[in-house]
Amino acid sequence: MFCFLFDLINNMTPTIKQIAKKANVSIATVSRALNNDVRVTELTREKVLRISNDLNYRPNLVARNFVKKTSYAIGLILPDISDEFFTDIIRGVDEITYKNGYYTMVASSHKHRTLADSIATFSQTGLVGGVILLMSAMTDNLKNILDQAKIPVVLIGAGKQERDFDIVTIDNYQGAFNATEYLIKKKKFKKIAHITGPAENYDAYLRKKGFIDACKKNGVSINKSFIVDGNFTIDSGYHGFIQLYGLPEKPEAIFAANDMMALGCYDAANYFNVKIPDDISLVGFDDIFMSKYINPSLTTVRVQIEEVGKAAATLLIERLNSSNGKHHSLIKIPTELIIRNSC
Amino acid sequence: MFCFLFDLINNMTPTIKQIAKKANVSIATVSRALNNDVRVTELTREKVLRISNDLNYRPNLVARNFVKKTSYAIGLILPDISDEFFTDIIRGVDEITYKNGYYTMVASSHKHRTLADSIATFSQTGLVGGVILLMSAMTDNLKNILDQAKIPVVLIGAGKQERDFDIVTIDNYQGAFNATEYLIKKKKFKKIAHITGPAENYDAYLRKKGFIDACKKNGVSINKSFIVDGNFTIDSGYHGFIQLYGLPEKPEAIFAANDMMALGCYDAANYFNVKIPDDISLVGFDDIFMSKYINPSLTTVRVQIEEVGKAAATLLIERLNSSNGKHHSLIKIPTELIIRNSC
DNA sequence: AGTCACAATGTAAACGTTTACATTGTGTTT
DNA sequence: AAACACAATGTAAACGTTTACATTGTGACT
Repeated sequence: MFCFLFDLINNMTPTIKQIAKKANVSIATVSRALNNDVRVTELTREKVLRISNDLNYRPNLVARNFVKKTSYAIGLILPDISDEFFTDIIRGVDEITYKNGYYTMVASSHKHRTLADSIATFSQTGLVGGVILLMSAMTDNLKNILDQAKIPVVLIGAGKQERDFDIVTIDNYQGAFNATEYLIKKKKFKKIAHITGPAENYDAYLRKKGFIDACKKNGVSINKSFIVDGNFTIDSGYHGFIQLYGLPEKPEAIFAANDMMALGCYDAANYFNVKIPDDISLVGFDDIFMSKYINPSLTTVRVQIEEVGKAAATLLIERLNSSNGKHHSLIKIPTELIIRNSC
Repeated sequence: MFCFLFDLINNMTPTIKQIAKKANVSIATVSRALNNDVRVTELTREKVLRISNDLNYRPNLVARNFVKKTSYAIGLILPDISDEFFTDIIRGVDEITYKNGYYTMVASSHKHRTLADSIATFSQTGLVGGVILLMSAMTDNLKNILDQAKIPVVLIGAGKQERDFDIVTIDNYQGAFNATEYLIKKKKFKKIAHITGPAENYDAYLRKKGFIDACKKNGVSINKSFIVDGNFTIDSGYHGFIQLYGLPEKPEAIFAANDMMALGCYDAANYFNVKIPDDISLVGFDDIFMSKYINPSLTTVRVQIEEVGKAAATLLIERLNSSNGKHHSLIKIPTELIIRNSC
């Protein structure tokens, strides 16, 4: 009779116990009804569902996780650098986790928290069931840390692509290969230069390899002086351009290992009054935000970075759902050549 | 005697119960020792700590949250657009939450998850104690949703700055005011134009207001035709520039309400062979990544966007720790004029 | 010596859910 | 009609921690 009054007074969030009382069944039945257990008649299920709806019931996930000993959350560890693409990765990860009823917990590494820290807490507190780690480089130290993790880990990034881990990466090799073939086959260039990324960077290594292989395959000889070292910064692109354009035999096109260095090339070209694409063509890699807007807009290799996040999350959740030790995966997300006006 | 054997066999993560057994004390004492409760002698505390260290014990946070009924996590809800600054906000939030022993859970809004959805789950499942919401605009709908939230919410973004919510925002007004005064006082310009943001955008409104007030205060008359409407896109900056430069009396300087529109101005200036800063000066707002690299580099208003995240997290955690209903805060993060070469 | 105050520790309940096991009831098989 | 199978539901334990309350022990005061 005075139930409604009780409801008004007691505004605490409803539990299955309350539902059970209202429905005149045990909490076990309520739990089963809510979890679509077959061992409950359609009649009681309906009753329970109706009441739980009326009460606007939501299961206490903390309690559920506690008893089930699996937290329906995954950890996403970001490195301590900033990057335009992180948001997209987060978005991709979150979309998949959400679809699967999981939650995403982020942890940035920063001056107060080391990577080891993040992994350790995530791995042992029960807060998350698995971890996605955006890594800048695979070091021995990192390897040690990962070996001690008690929960599945999926890595995003190149690293040396060892078979000991689940890794999702962009297809650096194919992207570079395609871009180079585009310059050779579509644009008929024979003299193509490459500004590389940092020597120790595996993304950079693969892009260089893709470039070289595409040249070889298509019978384009690679002038040694046409490969100059960069380090992914605007500045190194600037100087790379100058170095290349100062050669007695100038290249017809430059493939920069990333867009930032391509932007550096724009600056240098501008400074020396070299016209892009009339005097020299330019291709980048990454399709950063600016590439579309710079003048002339930059032909580059786009990475569907959100897909990287999605793939990593999908892989991790697979691991969590079937804890069998299937050998590790290496997923390469395909790239796409975005043709604009710099060639 | 054979403890070590037992340890080897039983590799499950240690609990206080195991520590208690080893230390020959009750679990209550262990709990107290670990939580720095004064009611435990230094001797036992040391013993417990040593053992828990030996066992590499980490408290099961799910269990702790469960019993304490406060999840030491906060939710961070991102809108469905992408933005260069999100990563910094996440980083700022995470740094503060980490320092305070909290965790950060992200949820992007996207096609599968509405904002209402995110708030509802976060607010009722016990997963998080509070929410930080990055909002693009304050709508009636949003207001309704927020009213129903049962946990503290801190908003990031301008919106109309109503007193019903805790809001952290950048100081649009002061930033625009300072930039304009810089043009007037330091650069001695008398003819200054402004390209505005979208009419319905409150950030844009405040920037315009700051511009106008700075002009008024310093006796600079505002030619009506010097204020042209933009919408924060490169394109609208491009056209804004053309419109302004087509005037019989050209402005000496343009204050664009954001950097993207300033970039549009660069393009237009380039196209019409107008030299920046010789022929016309330019100031932007935001200090996006590119502004430093464009040529000439752009003088602009920098927002310490990480501070926004930090302030929001700090405010939220304050709310969580002292649940008194102190009236709401409006925190404005100061901006900084970055003087480069476009003036 | 008896009482008291208080410090250190122990006991056990509580949190909300899931789930193994127990119980009841119903219809079917012999 | 007795035995059985099985479906529906109930009972209670379990998860790991915190914490109110109970107990014990110790030294200081009367």
